[in-house]
Amino acid sequence: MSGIAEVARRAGVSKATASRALTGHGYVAPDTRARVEQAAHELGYVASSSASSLVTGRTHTVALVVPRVGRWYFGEIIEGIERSLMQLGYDLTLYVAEPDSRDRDRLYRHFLARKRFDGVIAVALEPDDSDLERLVGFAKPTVCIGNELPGVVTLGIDNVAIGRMITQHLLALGHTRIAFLGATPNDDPPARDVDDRESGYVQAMRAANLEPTVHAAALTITDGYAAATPVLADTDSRPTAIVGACDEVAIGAIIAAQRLGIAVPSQLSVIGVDGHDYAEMFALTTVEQDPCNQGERAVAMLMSMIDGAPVVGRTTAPARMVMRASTTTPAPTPA
Amino acid sequence: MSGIAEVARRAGVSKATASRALTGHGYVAPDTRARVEQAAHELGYVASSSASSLVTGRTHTVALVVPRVGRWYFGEIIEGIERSLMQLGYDLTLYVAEPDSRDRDRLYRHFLARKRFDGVIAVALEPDDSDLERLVGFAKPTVCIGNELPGVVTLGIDNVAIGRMITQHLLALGHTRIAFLGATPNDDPPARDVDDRESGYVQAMRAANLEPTVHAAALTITDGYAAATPVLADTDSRPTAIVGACDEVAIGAIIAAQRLGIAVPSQLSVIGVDGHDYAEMFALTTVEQDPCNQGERAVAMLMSMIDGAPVVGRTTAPARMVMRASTTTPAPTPA
DNA sequence: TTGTACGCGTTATCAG
DNA sequence: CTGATAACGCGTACAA
Repeated sequence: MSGIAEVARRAGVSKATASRALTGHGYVAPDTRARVEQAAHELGYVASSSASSLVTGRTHTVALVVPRVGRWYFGEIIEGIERSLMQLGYDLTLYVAEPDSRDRDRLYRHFLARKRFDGVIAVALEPDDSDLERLVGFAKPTVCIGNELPGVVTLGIDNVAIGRMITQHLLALGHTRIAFLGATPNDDPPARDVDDRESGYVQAMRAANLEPTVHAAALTITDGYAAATPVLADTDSRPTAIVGACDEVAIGAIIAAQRLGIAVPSQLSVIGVDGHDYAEMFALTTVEQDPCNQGERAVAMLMSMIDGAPVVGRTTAPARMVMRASTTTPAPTPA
Repeated sequence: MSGIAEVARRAGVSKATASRALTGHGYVAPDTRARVEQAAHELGYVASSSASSLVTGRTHTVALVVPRVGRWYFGEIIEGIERSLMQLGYDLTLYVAEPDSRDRDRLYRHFLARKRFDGVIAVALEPDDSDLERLVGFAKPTVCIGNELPGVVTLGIDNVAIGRMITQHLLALGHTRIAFLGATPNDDPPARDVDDRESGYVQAMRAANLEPTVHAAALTITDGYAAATPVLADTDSRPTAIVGACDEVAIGAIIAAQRLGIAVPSQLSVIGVDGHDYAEMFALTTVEQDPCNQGERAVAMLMSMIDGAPVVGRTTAPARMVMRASTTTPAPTPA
């Protein structure tokens, strides 16, 4: 049951040698090592990580902080991170807490303060969170995925540029009545990435001398649907194109249009952001990112930092526009 | 920086007293305790969990094994579990691995073998997995969510009964050409819960002297859509009703029907299982379960077990049918 | 009610 | 290349 001592005895060596043989640190004669490994195997020996952590200070664990797990984007990130960590022999401890929530406070004060990890990956952390100071206060390697943060290693797409790009795409097609769907509702937690996309949209509209129109919606298909319905039902002022804050919202808008008998794209163009699993099924033109890969890269960066390499600044993750059938030129206005 | 020793010194007591004061174990004079807590607070002291785990044998961590995180069902379970654990001060370490995958083997051999947890919750574990023996071999409290497993505490809905129930609902409406959509594809990992629903469907069909018709599909909207399309496109043998293995598949079928110009429910009834977030939007008749709550209950059960209470057998989680507009009587057959 | 002293299982140091 | 031995930081009998 217990211990490296038994392994050592069985292999006829000291604990020290057994430890070296099993961890790979320090010189051990090849056949000694074989004997130790054999003994360990026979006994089904597994090192106590509490004990080894106590002395090495390493936990072989990465903490991941996400606001939610249900959304496609977060799910992909989690899977990417977990896959990479598993390969490296690291554990993943998952913390789910919305920004500004009561859980969030407890998370920092209690859970993260225990420092049961060698590094942290935080997704969609909000910059105005006082959390940020606390996070750096832990003095542990940290990587953020999502929005840019001052003084923290960050990885994510350029949301402002993308918001601008997709709006310009619609403008280039000839649309002038373009609405943005999916601004953060007042009582929802802040979401910087979406705000940035909205900024890009506003910039592009202003640059074209058009008035931006923004509608709030939480980032789900159902909320996109619910928010789009009244907007599209108003026959007089109905937009000819919709910029979705993300694919879920855009898909919600497409479904709403279908229900209202509005043809997509002939009567309504819709564009999204993300590259959601469902985008192709709805023929949604979108800007694809690869959150799963971002998770993997975040792990790689974090590992470098854990190994002492200096990693700084922001890395912009790739994103590319994928044209599908949900966007086209606006229908000619009846005179 | 380091240690309870410093706290003790600052409070003018011994390490032992400081420990007792902070953990709450053993007698400590009220004002002594206050002094210690004050000192700990001033120093920002947080106990090293490696050290305390080493001596107590408790990690205050629960391991969670899921096949995937992307599906609604798993996401809800994860959130429910995490919420409960957070309240209890427990960490959640997440392992994502499909049954029968290479990761799965590594998971058991390496990760779970380290026993860095006080208990395990496994979701949709497959009974034929040799994993099962290994799991019980760890001799740690274990709770499974999903399908029943011999000798393991399990929590989940009665999938066979539900499969039967929803099929009977369609039969009672007068349908005779009822297809099951969402059987596990050959090259997919096994999924007992879905197989059980299929069994219930088959039982109900046989009992009504009807021939069951089963189509494979992975449990996503897109796959449900892809699998439903050819089935519905075949005008001659098209079913009048579809039993979805889960709501995602059912919704995929509804979307496929829309695309093909088949009206739901007048020309096609569709029923699902789960109570997915999107069910209401698609007016889907379904049997709701509450995986989030199951996660919470699983944690409660696990905590009892960790505290030494004997918990055994299977608990059937509640599920109830919700009638919506996707099911109705079949259209009269043209003569 | 408090303090002393030991042990948890490893790894790291330092002789040999 | 190997073996003794000292930490690592904490909890807890046991004695006071």
